[in-house]
Amino acid sequence: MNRYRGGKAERRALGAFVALSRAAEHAAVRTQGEFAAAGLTESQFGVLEALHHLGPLCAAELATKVLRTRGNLTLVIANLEREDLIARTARPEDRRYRTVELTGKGRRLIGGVFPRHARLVMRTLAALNGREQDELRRLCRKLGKAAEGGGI
Amino acid sequence: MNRYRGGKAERRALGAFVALSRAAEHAAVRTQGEFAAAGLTESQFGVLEALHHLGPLCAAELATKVLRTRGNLTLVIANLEREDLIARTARPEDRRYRTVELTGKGRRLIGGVFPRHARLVMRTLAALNGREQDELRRLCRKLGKAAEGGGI
DNA sequence: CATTTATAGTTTAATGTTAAACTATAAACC
DNA sequence: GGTTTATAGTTTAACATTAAACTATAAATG
Repeated sequence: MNRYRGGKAERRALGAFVALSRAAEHAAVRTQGEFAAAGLTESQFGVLEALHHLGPLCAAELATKVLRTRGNLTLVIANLEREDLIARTARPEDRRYRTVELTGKGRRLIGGVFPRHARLVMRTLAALNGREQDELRRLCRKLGKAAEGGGI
Repeated sequence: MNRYRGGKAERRALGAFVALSRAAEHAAVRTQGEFAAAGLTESQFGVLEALHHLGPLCAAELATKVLRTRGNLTLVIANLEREDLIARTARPEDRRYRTVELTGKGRRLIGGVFPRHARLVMRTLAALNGREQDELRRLCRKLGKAAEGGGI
């Protein structure tokens, strides 16, 4: 109804921003079913995937990887530990840190779920051809890097 | 560590998917500060923005617009109503519906916040030139439409 | 008209999420 | 060495989010 009319550059940027947000949301909703079938939430999958691909990490490192706060990771990690999917061990050389790593059960679970996730992502991205996928990745990386840096 | 190695198409799709997700997250985190300064959460902003641009809607329509469940909208709308930013009115012709619309206070708030949001989005997207922004929008729309449709 | 089916909205339980305040530990600095 | 500063992790309050069960109303169907 009351539509705000900025300049051309603003409308262009808003169009790209909205499309980006919605595409990411749609893709996330689509992959959520896979996690749920394995009894995992999206956050839990993110943590297990990071540990699977990068090896043991501390909570603060995990927070950076999955773009969440440390306080949030405290809860997600606790829930994963309750399910015996990860284990925490204190580092003797610096007692502030607690190393988080996959248990055997966690390794087996993520090892089974991730390939299915990868195939679903492939099917979802199949709406774009190879060149388009590469271009999407390039644009998103450029944008992500700039937004990450931050300053205005 | 244990890295799953799918085919070339899978790695390509995963690269695009991860970049897309992270770019959207980064952009969302960046715009969150604007909402917080106005005392709004991201969800609340989304609802106010939809009403601002589309006029009165019912909760189910809002749920579709912001890609959330109806149950979620019940809470977000209740919180906005408590702040006197929106009002709900029952439709006499079909008593299942409750029309949600902006109050004067809500209209003034979103009318002030949205232009600032638009400018911040423009500055964020400035990492890409105009042609790249249009291409990003095109790719995301194509992908979003396909993911929305759903099949497989 | 009675039953079935569909849709709008609410509620509940479990998990996620943040900001902010907090504890604990380590490093830097005087 | 004692103080300051920085970092890892936890806790709390408030809000978000979903799935699933639920109520209420309307439409379809026999």
